[in-house]
Amino acid sequence: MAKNLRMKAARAALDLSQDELAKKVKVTRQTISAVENGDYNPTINLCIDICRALGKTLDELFWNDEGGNKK
Amino acid sequence: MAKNLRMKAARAALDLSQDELAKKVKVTRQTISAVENGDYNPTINLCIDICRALGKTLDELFWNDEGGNKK
DNA sequence: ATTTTTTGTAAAATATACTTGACATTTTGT
DNA sequence: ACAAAATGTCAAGTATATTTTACAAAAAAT
Repeated sequence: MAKNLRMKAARAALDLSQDELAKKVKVTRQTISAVENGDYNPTINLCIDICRALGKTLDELFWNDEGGNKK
Repeated sequence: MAKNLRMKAARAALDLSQDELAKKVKVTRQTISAVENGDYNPTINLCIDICRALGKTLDELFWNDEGGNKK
């Protein structure tokens, strides 16, 4: 799976560590790491919580126009 | 949880049954039903597949500005 | 250079998304 | 009114998202 660089960038822009973001979103640091590294397929509610914490929208962080999205 | 009326509407606009959409997205009819009725918290990849099948984006079908989003 | 913080990753356990099969109710077509 | 198609829902099973604990490597700070 592909890394989520937009998310990593948005987090960096707010100067948050993975751990700080994890706490805001009430999830584990490992989960944040896994999402950023594209190691899996998070729940939409988690994505929404991450977006809110980072001041972005779903399209901005999780949508890509280009085809892709293999199983 | 809240029903996803936007999704229901988008599906209706294409004149697709839950079952037809389910097949396009390679998921069960029950799963589509559950998502529309807000009975749970789908995976983002499923949301993306649904969006693609319905010609909409994540923000259009799954994002709401207003607060909300209880656990 | 050496602490301290941040990040990657892994194995085992738990929670929950999703499936399968089945039946009841609602809606649509005739 | 009747039949057919579409939808709601439930229980039991399987797959996988997320947690917990833990350790090693990379980056930042002093």
